[in-house]
Amino acid sequence: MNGTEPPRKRPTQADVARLAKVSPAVVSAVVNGRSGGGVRVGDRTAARVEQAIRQLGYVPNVAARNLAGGRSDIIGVFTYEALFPMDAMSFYHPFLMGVEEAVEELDCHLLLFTGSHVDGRRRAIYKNGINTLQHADGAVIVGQAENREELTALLREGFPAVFIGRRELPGAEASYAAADYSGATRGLVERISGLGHRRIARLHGGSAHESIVDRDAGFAAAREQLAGRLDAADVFVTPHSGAVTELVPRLVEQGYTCLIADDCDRADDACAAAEQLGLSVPGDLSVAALSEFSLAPTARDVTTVVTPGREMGAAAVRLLADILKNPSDRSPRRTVLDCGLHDGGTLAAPRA
Amino acid sequence: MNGTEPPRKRPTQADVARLAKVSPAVVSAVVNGRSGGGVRVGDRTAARVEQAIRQLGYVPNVAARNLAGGRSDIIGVFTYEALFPMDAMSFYHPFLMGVEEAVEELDCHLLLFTGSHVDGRRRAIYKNGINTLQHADGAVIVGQAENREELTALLREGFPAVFIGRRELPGAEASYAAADYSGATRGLVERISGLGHRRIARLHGGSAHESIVDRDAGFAAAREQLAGRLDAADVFVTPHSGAVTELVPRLVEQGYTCLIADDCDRADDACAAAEQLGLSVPGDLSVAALSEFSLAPTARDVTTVVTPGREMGAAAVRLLADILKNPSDRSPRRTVLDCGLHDGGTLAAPRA
DNA sequence: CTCAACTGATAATGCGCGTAATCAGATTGG
DNA sequence: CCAATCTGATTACGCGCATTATCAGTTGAG
Repeated sequence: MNGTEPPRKRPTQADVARLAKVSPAVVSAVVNGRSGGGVRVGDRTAARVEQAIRQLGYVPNVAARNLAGGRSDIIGVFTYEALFPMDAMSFYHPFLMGVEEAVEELDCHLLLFTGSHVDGRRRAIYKNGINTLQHADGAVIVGQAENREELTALLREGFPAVFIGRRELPGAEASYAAADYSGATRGLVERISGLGHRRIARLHGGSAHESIVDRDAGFAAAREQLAGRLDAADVFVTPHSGAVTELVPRLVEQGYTCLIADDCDRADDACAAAEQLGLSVPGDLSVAALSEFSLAPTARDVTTVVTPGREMGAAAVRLLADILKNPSDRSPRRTVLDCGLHDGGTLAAPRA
Repeated sequence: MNGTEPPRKRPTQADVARLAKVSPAVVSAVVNGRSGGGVRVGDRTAARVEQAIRQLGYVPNVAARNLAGGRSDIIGVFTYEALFPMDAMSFYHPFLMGVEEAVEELDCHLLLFTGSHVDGRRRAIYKNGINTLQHADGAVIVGQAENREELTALLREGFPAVFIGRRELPGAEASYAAADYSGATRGLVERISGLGHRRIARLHGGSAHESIVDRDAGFAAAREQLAGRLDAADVFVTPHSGAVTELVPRLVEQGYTCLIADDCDRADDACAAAEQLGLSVPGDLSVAALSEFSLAPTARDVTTVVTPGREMGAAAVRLLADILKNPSDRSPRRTVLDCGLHDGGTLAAPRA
């Protein structure tokens, strides 16, 4: 209770051993359920040791344990951006939910790599040469912005890592828990076609991220498959909100009756542009989105593909667990999950 | 690239030393900026070592480092409940934002103790005798539900911990970053009195948590201070939503013109009850809350005291950093932050 | 020419723990 | 009565690194 005691060193196994008049090995055995190693302990001595442990307030040192044993029971989550700011949160939250859930089931702790920036605000996995992810037994990696070289290096190093979302890295096979964006896109187009639309336009954000490439593939597949029942299924690149606003009138003029946007922000923009023209959504023009994400809360309840974020997070952790349990199998682990569809009010049959 | 190589052991300092034809100590020095310890390294050898490091892909082992050095640059966050589920999130999010922010500034990582449940779902700090928080250099503790005995034990052990929110633990002086609920409550009552209200009722949730006790104190202080300008300032215990609904008509009948609830949920209930009676809020009855938290999204925009969550989180981490930097000073660190006030639409002057 | 001071490196040790190898004594069976 | 077995415990060692003490060689001052 004195304000300035010497920073009291924590008691060690040896201290306990001394007090209990046994060897350190016995203490170790008692602490670890005295059954595993080659050391056996009688009930009487075990009791004495436990007494000593209580008396000294002994608590094993985790670092030492890791060093000797091998694993830390910590699973990491790495992101290149901060996790909790409001805008990022809406994106990361579903994943985190799943991750926490699965990590908890594994009885592991969850480490967020917030201390990994090199210069300025940019986060990095390798910090002056050392792999900071190592604090954990393995890591789940989420996010859009990335340093692909670093990620490749990480995989080559053999560090147990699983991505949330598909990743293709040169010269390394990544493990991941992904969403079937391709299938979802195809499904959405089929549904739109089924409603009677014959001229569909896709408003493409211009990204070449795997998640977008998958959607591209799904769109292309649908177009091919529905060739006879579609008059047009075209892709227009709209890098920013303004481009959408400009493009919509032209598309309407050209007879497109349904617009598919990459995300809800863009879809919202499209709706706004349509209403600007005096058109009603979905009466005169249908709009749908391929992803529910949006930075700003969108004004409309857009019909959109929904990413199974929670499931992806949980799946990623489970894949990681498998890697950790079976490290000799170096093959990539992959899970692909179905997307959902949120029925908003922006998609309907075209006007007769 | 073969699918089943032997789980390739990671190269160690010794491996590097061998390859570079130097002693392990030199490698250590090079890795750690070769300036600190008593070991000096020439430029030529340093280059050779770095070359070897690259060639082997050497990466220092964190556990060993911790063991030898002392700290892990990990700061923990402990909560008794899961962090990311939707309902919990609205409560924890502001704190986490602040924590992440401050931890990032310290260049530390953030560990969430998800693997700390003993039996069933309940989380615990001590897991069969061992303090799981140890993985971190210190920990920030947040949340309502708690095991006070455990927390006391933690402090007695001398583990560096800082609470978010005031805590009084028997036989131990806790460090914390708290909000000035007392002052905020007094301020709110003053304001209400200033608007002309003379009969004020407080709907008390019945909790004896420090955060509530503080509000009690503030309320009592205001009552005393405003004795001459108040006809009544009474406290009514309403443990659940139903109790509020039942109580409100009686209070109205007794001439209370302003109700202060512990949180927004209860405030919302009170508004509903008033409207049920045909009264308008705030026309006929004013309502205010002492905390912005609510489990369900509340229907009304309630005037409420706002907890400085982000600031509390950041402050807690900074206090922890101070403890870690200055471990010989065992005195508790405390910060108390001012609350804000959200001007909703439920508070106005009483009818003339 | 000698002793001090400095540079660049090595050897040795300890951090706290897990565990394999080992050992002393008690029991048992033949 | 002795070898075989089992129980309960000890010793010794290694995990990978940081650090302290130490040492050989070089330089410089007096």
